[in-house]
Amino acid sequence: MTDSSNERDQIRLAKLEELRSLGIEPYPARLDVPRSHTAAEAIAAFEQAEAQDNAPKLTVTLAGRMLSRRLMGKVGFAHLEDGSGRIQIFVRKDEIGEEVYDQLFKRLLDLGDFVLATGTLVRTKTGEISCQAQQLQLLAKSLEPMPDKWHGLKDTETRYRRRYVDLLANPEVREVFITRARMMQAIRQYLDGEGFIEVETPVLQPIYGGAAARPFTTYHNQLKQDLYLRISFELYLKRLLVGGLERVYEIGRDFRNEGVSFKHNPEFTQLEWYEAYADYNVVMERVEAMLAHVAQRLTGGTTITYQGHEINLAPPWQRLTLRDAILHYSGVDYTQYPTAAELAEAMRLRGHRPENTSNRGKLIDSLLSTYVEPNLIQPTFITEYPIEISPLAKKKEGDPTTVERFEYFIAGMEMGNAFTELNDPLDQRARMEWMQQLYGADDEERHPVDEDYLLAMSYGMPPNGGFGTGIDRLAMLFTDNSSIRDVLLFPHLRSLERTDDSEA
RNA sequence: GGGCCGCUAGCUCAAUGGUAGAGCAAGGGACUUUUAAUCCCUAGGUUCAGAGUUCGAGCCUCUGGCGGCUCACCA
Repeated sequence: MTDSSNERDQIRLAKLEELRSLGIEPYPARLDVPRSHTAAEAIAAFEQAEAQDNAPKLTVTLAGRMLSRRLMGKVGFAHLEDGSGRIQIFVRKDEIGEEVYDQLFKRLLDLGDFVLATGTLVRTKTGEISCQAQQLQLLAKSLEPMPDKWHGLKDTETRYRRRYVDLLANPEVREVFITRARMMQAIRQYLDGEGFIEVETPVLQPIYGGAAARPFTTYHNQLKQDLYLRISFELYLKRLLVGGLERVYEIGRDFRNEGVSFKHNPEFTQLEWYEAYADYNVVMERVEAMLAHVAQRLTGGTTITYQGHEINLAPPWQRLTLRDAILHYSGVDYTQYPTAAELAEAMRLRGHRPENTSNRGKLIDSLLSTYVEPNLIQPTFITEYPIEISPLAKKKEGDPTTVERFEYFIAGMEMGNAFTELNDPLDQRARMEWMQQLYGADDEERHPVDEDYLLAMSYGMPPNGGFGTGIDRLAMLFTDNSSIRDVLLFPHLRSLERTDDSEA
């Protein structure tokens, strides 16, 4: 293995030396001739000219990575790939010169090299629009072999660890990330158009909050201060409503020190927005409108296909209360069981095996994810959540056990979460303190009380509706990928390097 | 963290417990319109690592590594 790779390396390094001895710089700083067209532009220009003239003369300069080469004696073909696509170049020894043909094109260029080609656009015998090269320049030498030109790169581990190779070898992977970028554009376009402003709040936080998760911790040396990587932006964004910013959103990275799976990466991208003078009903309408807008921008319609399911994002979506949904799919009416013990017993009777330590809210949540969630293929809002698992949401009028909250589900996945935000500082303090009791002192999900957040709320926070959604899961949805790793450019993998003492 | 599966040439994949192979890529040669070019020749391997069983291990067993799926966890 090392022998063969050494041998290959030797050959490529020898080529580098030979190029230099011929006066050819393998990594030139600039192009001999500026690039005039991308591959797609050149093909379009030729087709247009051809429509007016049988034998148009168009000279172009193209740049790209050489991904294939077919040598046929005194003539040869190669495909260059750039950001727009591929185009064939056609090289004739009698045209480009014996030296360039025999030394550079035929021998010293390798698949994977970046090349500049200047020439005339022609149609070959088989009809392919090609650049008949008069001039070639090596732009950057590749020292590694390209993956299989037909099968691409399949090994998942290599694809994730060396995403650059995955991207260069598998065009459909590039497409995924282009679609993701367009999705982000469409989301911002919708929110900006509705008068939201995009803000940035601290990633390093002295107190974490806004979600239930274990944080990553770090330390500021000079300040001698413990800091946490944020698990949510919620508490900071809502402070901005106090300050008079009425519609704010943030798109950024959250960090959660928890399990890694096809749905979870330690760092992931979140969208949150908060809107003054809105309640969760307004938020539901916005979510519908935003995702319909995104689908429209990406596909031209509101129907998408995900893992074989046709999913219609056109508003209005189905709305179900949590109680009705759980009753419908599991047969349990949790409102009949006011304590955790009673509810757990009812669940056991139906073959569920709830954890003894769970509080009632967690039991209900478990019913939701086990019985309801997998069935929610079409977009669905589940509304009216128990107060125990919603410390930041406002109580429903006339029902102290329930809050104005919804989660929305698509394709059997929980996609996001929203409430009419709690803005009563006294109620908020009581709820946070209650959470402290509900989660034992040793529960890692237990949160410290954020006094500054309570202070902010005491200054007066307008009534408002807030929303958070996982951007990566939306990207999975819109690119039809079943694993979060396929929509993250560099998903987290265990490090390959091992220190000696880690073996002990 | 548990269970199941995988790891063989640069890539994609073969190989009843009995001499590790193919295609592409690479190196040499032929070829002036190919496109997964074709044809001839050549080289390329600590089969993830280590231990064990066996006359003999890519294959069986154990331990470990990495990955995938899944379960658990994941207001």
